[in-house]
Amino acid sequence: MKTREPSGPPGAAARNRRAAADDASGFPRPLLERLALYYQIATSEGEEGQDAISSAFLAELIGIDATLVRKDMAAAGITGRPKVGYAIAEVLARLDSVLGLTDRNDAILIGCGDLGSAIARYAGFGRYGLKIAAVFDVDPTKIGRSVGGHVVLPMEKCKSFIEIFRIQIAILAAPANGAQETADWLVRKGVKAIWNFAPVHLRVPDDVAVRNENLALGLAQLIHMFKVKRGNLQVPVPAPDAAQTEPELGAKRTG
Amino acid sequence: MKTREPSGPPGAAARNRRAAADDASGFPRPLLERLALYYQIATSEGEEGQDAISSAFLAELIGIDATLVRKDMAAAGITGRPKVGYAIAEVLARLDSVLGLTDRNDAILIGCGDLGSAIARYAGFGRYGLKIAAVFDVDPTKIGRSVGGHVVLPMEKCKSFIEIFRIQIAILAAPANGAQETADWLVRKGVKAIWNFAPVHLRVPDDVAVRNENLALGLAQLIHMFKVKRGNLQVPVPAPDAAQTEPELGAKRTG
DNA sequence: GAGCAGTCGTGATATTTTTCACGACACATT
DNA sequence: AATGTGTCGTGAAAAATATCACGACTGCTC
Repeated sequence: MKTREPSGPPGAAARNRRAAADDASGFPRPLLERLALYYQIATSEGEEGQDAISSAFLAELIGIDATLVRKDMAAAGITGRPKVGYAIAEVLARLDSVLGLTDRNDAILIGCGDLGSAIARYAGFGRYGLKIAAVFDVDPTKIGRSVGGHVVLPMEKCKSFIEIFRIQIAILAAPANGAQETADWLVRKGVKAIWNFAPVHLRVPDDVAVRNENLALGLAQLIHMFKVKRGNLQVPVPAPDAAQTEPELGAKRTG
Repeated sequence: MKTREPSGPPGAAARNRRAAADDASGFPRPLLERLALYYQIATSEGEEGQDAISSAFLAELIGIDATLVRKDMAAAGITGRPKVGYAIAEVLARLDSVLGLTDRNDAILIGCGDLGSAIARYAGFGRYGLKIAAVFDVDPTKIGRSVGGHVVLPMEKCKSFIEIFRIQIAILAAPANGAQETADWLVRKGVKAIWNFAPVHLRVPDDVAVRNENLALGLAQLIHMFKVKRGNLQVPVPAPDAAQTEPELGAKRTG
C-alpha cells in the first residue's frame, strides 16, 4: 500500500482531502472569509445610512478585484442592480442566511482564564447568533466567580448541562495541554462545533466542525509580513552546503 | 487583440495584485499559515522528546497531502532525510528564521478592555518574539491599573513612547469606532505593523503590515461549517423569481 | 426620448495552489 | 555486503482561484 489506495472507501475519501476537514462543503474557505467581510462592511455602511453598496467600493476597501466581489455575490445568490450596486438589505439578509447567522446558537465556554474571560465579556458575538449559555472551568478558585454576567461553573456540571440543554457549540479557551483531550470529551458528549483558542491544532471527527483560532499563528504571520516589508528577511533558500544560483524552490543535490 | 499585455511593466506590477496588499512578498498566505502550523507541531513534538518528524505525520495531523508538506518544507529551505524525516531542530531553526521569530520585537498595546487585557496577560507571545513594551488606553479610569505586569498609560504618552523606543509594532484592541483613525495615527507616528483585533478591516499604506484578526469573522465561519455539517444549510442559489435547476454559480436571467 | 456614464454579470483566460507519479536516497536486516 | 522498505525531492499534470474583457442593463441628463 505504498502508492495510496485507488479503491478506497465509498466516496467520502474523495473529498476528504480538505473539503470535509477544513471548511465544510458549502464554500471554499477564502470565499467564506470574504463573505463575512462583506457582511461586516455592509453592516457598517448600513448603519451610516447607506442604502446600496458597489462591488468597486467593497473591492477597494478589502484590497481585491471588483470582479471577484461580483463573483462572490453571485455565488452567495445576491443580485445587484447596475448603476446602483447591491442593496445592503439584501446583502445582509442573504449573508445572514448563507453564513447561518439567522437563528440563535447556545454555546458553552470552557476555560475562564484570561482569554476565556475576554470571550465571556465580549458582547459582539450576539450579532452573529452566538449566545454563551454557561461558563465552565476546572480551577476551583475560579468557580463561583462572575464573568461577563455568567457564573463560572465547575466542569463536573458540564456534562449534564450539555445533555440537558442539548449544547452543540463549545468555545475552548483552555491551556494547550489537555485541549485535545477536552475536545475529545466534548465530542463524545455530543458537541458538534468547537471554537478552539488553545494553541494546538485540534483533531475532530468529520462530522464535527472545528475552527482553530490560534492567535500565535496570526502573530507569526504578522511578524513575517513585517520583516519582509522591512526588507531584512527573505531567506527562501538556505543553500546548506552547495551554493545555488537559482532561488527557485529546492536544490537538487546530486545534480 | 487585447489578451493582456505580454510586454508589461518591469516586474513589480506583475505581482502587485495581491502580493503587496495581502501578505507581503515572501510567501503566499496559505503557505505561511501551514508553516506556522508546522512550527507549532514541531515544537510540541520536540518537547515530547521526538527528534525528527515526517511529512506524512504532519500531513495527517493537519489534514493535507504529504506532498504539500514536503513542498512547503522545500520552500522554507528545510531538508529532510529519507527514512527519517525532518530534523525537528532544523525545522524550528529554519522556521524561526523564515517567520522572523528570531529576534525580539517590542510592541505596544492600544486598548485595555477585555480583549486588550487578555492579550496583555497572555504570556505565550514571548516565544514568537513579541514583547509588549507598554499598554495604553484612552479611558482615564483604566490608567494606572496594572494588567499583566504592565501599568496602563494614557494615550497622551503614546506618541513619545513610540518615538523614544522606536516602536514599530502595535496591537490594536480598541473598539471598532475609531480603530481606523487610531491606525492612521499610529502609521503617521512610524508604526510599521499592526495587529488589529477591532472588528473592522483596517486600511494601511503598502509599506505597513496589518493583520486583521477579527474574531467575529472566525465565528461566522465556524457557524457556517456547523450549519452545513448539520445539513440544514446550503442555499447556494436563492432563485429570486426564476427557478433555476442548476445550482452552479449564478443564474443567467436573460437566457 | 435619446444618449451617456456607471455598474453588474459572466465566459474566457491567466495565475496560483495542490496533487500525482516516480526517482533517489538512507537506514535496517540478513 | 546486498537487499528491502520507507521517506524525501521534484517535474508534470490537474484543480482551484482570481483576473480580464466585454456585453447588458439602469438611471441620469439634456
